[in-house]
Amino acid sequence: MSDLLERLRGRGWRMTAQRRVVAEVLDGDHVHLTADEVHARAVSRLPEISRATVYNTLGEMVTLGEVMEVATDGRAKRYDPNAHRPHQHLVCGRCGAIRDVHPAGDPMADLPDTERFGFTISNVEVTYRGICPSCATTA
Amino acid sequence: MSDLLERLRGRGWRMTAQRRVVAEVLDGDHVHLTADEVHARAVSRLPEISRATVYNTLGEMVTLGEVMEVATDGRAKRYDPNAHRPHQHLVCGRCGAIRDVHPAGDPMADLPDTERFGFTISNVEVTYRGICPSCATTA
DNA sequence: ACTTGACTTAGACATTGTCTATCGTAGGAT
DNA sequence: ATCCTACGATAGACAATGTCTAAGTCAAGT
Repeated sequence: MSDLLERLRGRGWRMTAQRRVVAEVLDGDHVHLTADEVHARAVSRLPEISRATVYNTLGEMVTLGEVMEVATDGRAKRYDPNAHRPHQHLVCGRCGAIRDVHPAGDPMADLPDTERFGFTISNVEVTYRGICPSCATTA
Repeated sequence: MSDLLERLRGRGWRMTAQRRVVAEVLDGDHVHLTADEVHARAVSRLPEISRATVYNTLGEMVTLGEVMEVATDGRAKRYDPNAHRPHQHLVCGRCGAIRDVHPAGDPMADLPDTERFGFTISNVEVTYRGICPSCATTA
């Protein structure tokens, strides 16, 4: 696990118990926790960690580009540690389950200049929505 | 304007002053208001309309498929009256401006079966992110 | 015009996120 | 090893967005 921690240290981050715990909780594939879920898990390892610290730490990781923010439903933002590996998301509309997926093709190329309104486009997010197998059976 | 109103009436909706005002406020292209923005504009036409009614009405329009919910930033959801005309969104990361865009190609076709994890996929949302011309000049 | 069930209202409450003032501590300096 | 100090952590107030409830109101069919 966490070369995430190594990358952060390499950028001159002061290493604290709180930051270590947040990075550890976020580790893994298909991990898309909300800030409060991260907090809950962090508390079980470091009971006195505060909500503000978790929010701050997640925000800094996002700023550094080490963690991606994912807004799949207009509710709480989710945090995805796979920022270094480009991917998109597949979301179950019933239970909210999220999987990382890797579509073929480049959606960026699909947007003609006439449809760019002079914007400088930096990235594209694709969200596939549907029903997951386990929700499909329990109609 | 609103065949939206006609469509809603055709579905057995009871027509009230509040619902009419909400539908009118939402009319137009490149309209992506938050619920509270809709409420503010509705109040100027019908001062006693309540926040709860606006939230309820928007929610019902979404359920009926007449209005699309757009979550571009993990903050307030925005409401897009162009549900009947498929399109994607282009968002300015600085000022939050949103434009409707129509990419070529079909992102649905870009997701191989092996990447679908058994999901039944019903739709795809594509969000292009960048900087709009007016934000680009005011560095 | 009446009646009724659907709609609206005000405001409490819930969830998610931000800010501030104060305290603590990581890590370099000595 | 100890000390300093700037940066990080903390509690809790506050803000923004969304949901719920109990009671009043009204659209539309009869």
